[in-house]
Amino acid sequence: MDQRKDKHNCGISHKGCISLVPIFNHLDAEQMDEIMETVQSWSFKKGELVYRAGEKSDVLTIVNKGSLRIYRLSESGKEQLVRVLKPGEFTGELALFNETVHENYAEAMEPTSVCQITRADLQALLVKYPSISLKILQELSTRVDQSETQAARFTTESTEQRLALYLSDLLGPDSESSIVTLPLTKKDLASYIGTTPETVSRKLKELEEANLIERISSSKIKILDEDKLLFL
Amino acid sequence: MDQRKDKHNCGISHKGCISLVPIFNHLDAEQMDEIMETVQSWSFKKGELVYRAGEKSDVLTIVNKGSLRIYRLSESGKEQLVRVLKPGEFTGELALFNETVHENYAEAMEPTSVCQITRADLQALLVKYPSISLKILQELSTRVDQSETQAARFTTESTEQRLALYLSDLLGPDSESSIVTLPLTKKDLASYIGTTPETVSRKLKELEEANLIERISSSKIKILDEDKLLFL
DNA sequence: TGAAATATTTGATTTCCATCAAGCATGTCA
DNA sequence: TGACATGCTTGATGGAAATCAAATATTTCA
Repeated sequence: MDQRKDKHNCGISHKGCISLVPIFNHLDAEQMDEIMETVQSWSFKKGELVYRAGEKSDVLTIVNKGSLRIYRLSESGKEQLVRVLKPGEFTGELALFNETVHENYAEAMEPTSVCQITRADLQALLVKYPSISLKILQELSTRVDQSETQAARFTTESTEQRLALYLSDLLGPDSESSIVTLPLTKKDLASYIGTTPETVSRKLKELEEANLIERISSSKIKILDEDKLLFL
Repeated sequence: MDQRKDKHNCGISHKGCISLVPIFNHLDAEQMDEIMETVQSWSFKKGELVYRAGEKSDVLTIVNKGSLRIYRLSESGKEQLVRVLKPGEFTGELALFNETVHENYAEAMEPTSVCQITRADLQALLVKYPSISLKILQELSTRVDQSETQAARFTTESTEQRLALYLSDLLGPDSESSIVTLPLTKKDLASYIGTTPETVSRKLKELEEANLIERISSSKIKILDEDKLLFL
């Protein structure tokens, strides 16, 4: 299926698309208006691909509404969930900055709208507003760190520990509530932490039997003892 | 051991440090001279740390001569080799751009000299020469990709496949010779591909017995059949 | 709503690889 | 030079988790 068949032009671009985004929303109103002029807005239905590995591209894609599943197919053809993009986050930087093809797939997880800005327009903006560069550099260096953290966990932690760390990451440091909502299906969660759905199911059961967590519903989990969870 | 005790000021900074580096060497001579004024040069003996996890820092570190082992300690305390920096490559971007602490350790693998540029100086340069931003964005997006590739391999490929892919990566696409030189000790290689030295030894033996490779010396390996190697 | 499709759980079995242990090789430096 | 340390290889064992299979639960949408 061609990408053209998936995406639907939204017509006039929404201001939200720019004012929402950390890489742009520190600018003042007129500057954001200026940027708005240069972006294109598109919407995708659940399951549609924004781009796929192997495609060339010269746009940066910013999520406006909905969410995108970023995944890759490894050399042996198995799927690996890399990350989920929420509104305000961007993707496509590899193909954009290196003038190469995408290595990932980006798929709408729900009805999703995105904005796209071309390489030429973005470069012009970077020259005019260097603070945008800094924001993107910030985001990319964070992303390198996250990816390295994830990679290190694969080789040094057990599956149970990776699951526990994932739950703890969801909770965050500023945890008012101890109830986390899994933002992924079990299948995607399994892929993300590098295991199978069967093992996720078993390990959650073990954590529950050890009174470290309590399953409220299929996607809601109460963390009963975060400290012990991290000490597995 | 304090960082201050490890590093030794080289006095006048070397031009090499700047002219060598992809993020700067597209500028013209005067501009590079200008940048040289702002960088500090340091040298480290084998085993000394340029920085360690948990430290704050406001400098970008660029390798001039030698090499740096970038590694991290996971939540459970085990070491994971993230990458090896060669002359012209940089590190420290996370602490620099996000004003946070390092998550990695950077250790000299041999006598190594580096240049460092401060956040303030770098920001001024980014404003003055936006092309530098683009180079850094390029490098960081490549690094995100490499790290995601590595992470995906951990979860989707067997140890044998990861080793084979690593050897194939060493060979590169433009392979005149079919002999690769392992740039890492077996221990570091094992850490990098997420296994143990014992398993590396065994798998190399298996690959040799299958006539896919031939061990010339402890660090030199001849690839006999790259296609089969990738098809494991 | 209810049937079909999809997800989740549970169980049984197998496989891969880490770990532990010991022998061999190589390098180092007193 | 030789003794010690360090690194590499090989073997034996155990354990963690993938795979295969089947039953149950949940979601989807006609």
